[in-house]
Amino acid sequence: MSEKILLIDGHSILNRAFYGLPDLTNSEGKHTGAVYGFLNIMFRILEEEKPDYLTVAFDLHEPTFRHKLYDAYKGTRKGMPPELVEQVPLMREMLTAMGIKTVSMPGYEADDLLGTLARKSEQKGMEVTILSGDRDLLQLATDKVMIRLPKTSKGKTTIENFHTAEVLEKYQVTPPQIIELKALMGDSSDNIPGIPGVGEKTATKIIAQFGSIENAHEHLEEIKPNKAKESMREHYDLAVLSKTLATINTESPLEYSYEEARLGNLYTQQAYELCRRLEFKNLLGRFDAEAVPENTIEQNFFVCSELSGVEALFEKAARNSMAGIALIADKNNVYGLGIALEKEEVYYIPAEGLLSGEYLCEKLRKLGEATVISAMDIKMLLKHVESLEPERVFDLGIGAYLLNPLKSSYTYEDIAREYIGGISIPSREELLGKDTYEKAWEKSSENLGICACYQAFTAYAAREKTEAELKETGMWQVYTDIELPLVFTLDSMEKCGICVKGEELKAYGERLSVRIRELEKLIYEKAGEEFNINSPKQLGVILFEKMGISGGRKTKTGYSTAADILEKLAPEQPVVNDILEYRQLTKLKSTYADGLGAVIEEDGRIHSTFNQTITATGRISSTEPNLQNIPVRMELGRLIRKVFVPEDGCVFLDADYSQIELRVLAHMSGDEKLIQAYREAEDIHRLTASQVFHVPYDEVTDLQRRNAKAVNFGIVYGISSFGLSQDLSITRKEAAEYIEKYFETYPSIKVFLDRMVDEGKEKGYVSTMFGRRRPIPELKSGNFMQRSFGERVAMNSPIQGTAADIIKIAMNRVYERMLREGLQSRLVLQVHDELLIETKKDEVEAVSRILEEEMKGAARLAVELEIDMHQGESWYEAK
DNA sequence: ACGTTCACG
DNA sequence: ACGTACGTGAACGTT
Repeated sequence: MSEKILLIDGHSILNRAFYGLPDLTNSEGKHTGAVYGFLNIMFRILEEEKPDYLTVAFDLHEPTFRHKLYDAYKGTRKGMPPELVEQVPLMREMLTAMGIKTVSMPGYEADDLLGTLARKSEQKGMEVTILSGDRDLLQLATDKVMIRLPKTSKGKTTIENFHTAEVLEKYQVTPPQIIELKALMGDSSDNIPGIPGVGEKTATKIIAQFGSIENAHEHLEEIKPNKAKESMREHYDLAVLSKTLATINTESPLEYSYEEARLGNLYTQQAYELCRRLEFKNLLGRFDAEAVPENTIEQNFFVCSELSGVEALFEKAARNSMAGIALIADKNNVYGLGIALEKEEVYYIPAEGLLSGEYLCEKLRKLGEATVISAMDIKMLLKHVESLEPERVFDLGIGAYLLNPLKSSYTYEDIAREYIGGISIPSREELLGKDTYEKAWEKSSENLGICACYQAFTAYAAREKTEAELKETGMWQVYTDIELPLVFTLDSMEKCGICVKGEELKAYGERLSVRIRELEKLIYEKAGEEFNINSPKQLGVILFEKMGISGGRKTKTGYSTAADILEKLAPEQPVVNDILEYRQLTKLKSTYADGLGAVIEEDGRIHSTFNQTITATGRISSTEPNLQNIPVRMELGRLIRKVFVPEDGCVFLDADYSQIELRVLAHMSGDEKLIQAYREAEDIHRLTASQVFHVPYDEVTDLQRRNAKAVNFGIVYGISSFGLSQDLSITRKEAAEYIEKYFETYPSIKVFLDRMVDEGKEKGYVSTMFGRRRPIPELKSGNFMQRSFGERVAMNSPIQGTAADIIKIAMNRVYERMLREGLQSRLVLQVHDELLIETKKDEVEAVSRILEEEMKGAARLAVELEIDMHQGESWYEAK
């Protein structure tokens, strides 16, 4: 069996990965997507081919001979975007760390080196594989040299393979004749001009007939299409030049040692470190345990499992000014406790025997009275430990979130790396795999204790820098005055939950089922067959192919069947209306009727989780279930709110801010006209319409008001004429005119939005009134789409974020004041601009006053904050 | 695991 | 020429 060598066209694959993948960055903002993509495809090929040798070839940056030739002829090469340029050294560093041979040479392109190595290896009797994104390399294919070209179609990467036979089949010419083809048809991606007027078809015909451009030129008169003949006559020099450009030099004087290229262990310590630094988390799993470096912190973890020792430990902890705490627990059970008293003094106490979970939590409660408890997630701690105080806790998760709200999760190992001088420690996933704490506990995994210790260590050691950075960035106030108190407010809401009438929910679901079955029958009849209506793929085929509705593709995977598309395409098709109704009802059934029913707990209530570290703008999110997207716009869906009821002796009080975002905009922009508008008018959209369209307030038509309202929304979202045109079903030109008129009416708003974008570009982030930041790396992107997105985000985030800050402040004040006044009413829900309070009947007046005062008084703006408040026997009634 | 759709602000 | 409104989460089908 002959040996195998894999040759990779470095820049070409990196380039492909860069454009094929979204612009990944690690938490420091370093661009890493191309490197990641490169590694993925490389690993895939390595697993398939299992070569003995591996080499990656790179171009050097100086112009090569072949390009000089062309540059002299015309123009220059296209530059790479800086996001890609900065990844080239990173890529080489990674390959070096993996012990992979890389080659490059002044005056030669990667192509030339690949060609040279391919020929040389073939002569040695090896099987050669070249991985590249460049079809130019097909000229190198033989029976022993396979060219592999990755292709992305429909979001999936497939690889096309070419030996001589496949080249012949696909291009009707031999691999060396690929050069001749290119000489005629050119290649814009390689800056090969070719000759004008000759494309793929003609070029193939000519080369198939004559074999080479020289021969074709000799038989000029025989060239078939007249156009090609004349072009050849006139531009033969271009063809010759193109041929030179397209020819890969297979005899470059490259010094090369096969031994250096022999494939060894890629999973080295250095590679591990680098993957960690770049945050290629799912590559880390590939590394063997030996490659995982020794821990860079001094290991001093102690297991403490005797009562006397634990008592002593807590006494010692109480004398400390701070303790790092990792309570290993889920919602219901406590499995153990990690405590860090010093960086080098970390303990683990498994919860068993006398040292029960309850015992440990009681100890923690006491400790919390004496010292500051620093932990990754204080709200989780509050589920098990009563009566901690904001003054004596530090929430690292929230600190890390404020410092960078863009991350999808806040794990202790990331926080350790960022806020404890770049150290790397094993993650929970590395220690426990995908096991939950409960599973690891059952397995009596020793790693559970280690995990607890690392987490406690992090909670202890990362506090200082996290706190310092919050202060440096001006976010300390946001942390102490808004987020930290909110932990307690949300904890109370979660514990309280909201009462849901399970029986009625079930009955509602059954009513839906009846109609759903009717609709199914109707749809199958009209379609002439049974199929899965919930499958966009099958539905697309039925509608657009079988029923012949015209309209185009939209998505990568097929036809779009989204409601707005269907409505536009075939409003008169009765089946379309059935499908839309079917969709609506199945959504209500599965997500709400069934979904909510499944999460009602024994107390008859739903205890959603309110997450404080998810959104980029500072809003809260709600999960398991999401209570922030319960239907309201359509009556049928809105009925679900009837099953959300107050407990006996209570009513619901619901208060929502009136257009808080627009009011925030009025304040932040200082636009006098908008501020004035709010001072005089009941109906801001009507007044906007009157000012924008220059008609008296009382003569504004419904259409004008609707348009003005859409523009008001659009402004808040970071307006674009396209978005507005979609929303209003008008042309972009009309939309642009509306926007222009709007900005003429409220000039300071335009100034403000422009300022946000400029500020975002200059600083890399934008801020709310209270100092909360949102980084916007997209603003620096070379990609128009991404950059435009960044611009809209820069306009929207300060507004949405400030509104989020305000309602958080209001929530805290409402919560604290109800406690302080000894009321028994409870805050149960927040839906971005709305608070729902389960109010004791004799406290209605007091709570109304509190809501009114605290919500309106949460911030002093240039316009009043107004609220709408209602009372009811269900959420439906109270809204 | 990912994309599509759709519910909310 | 590109192909978008901002921010979420859940269910489902497809890979």
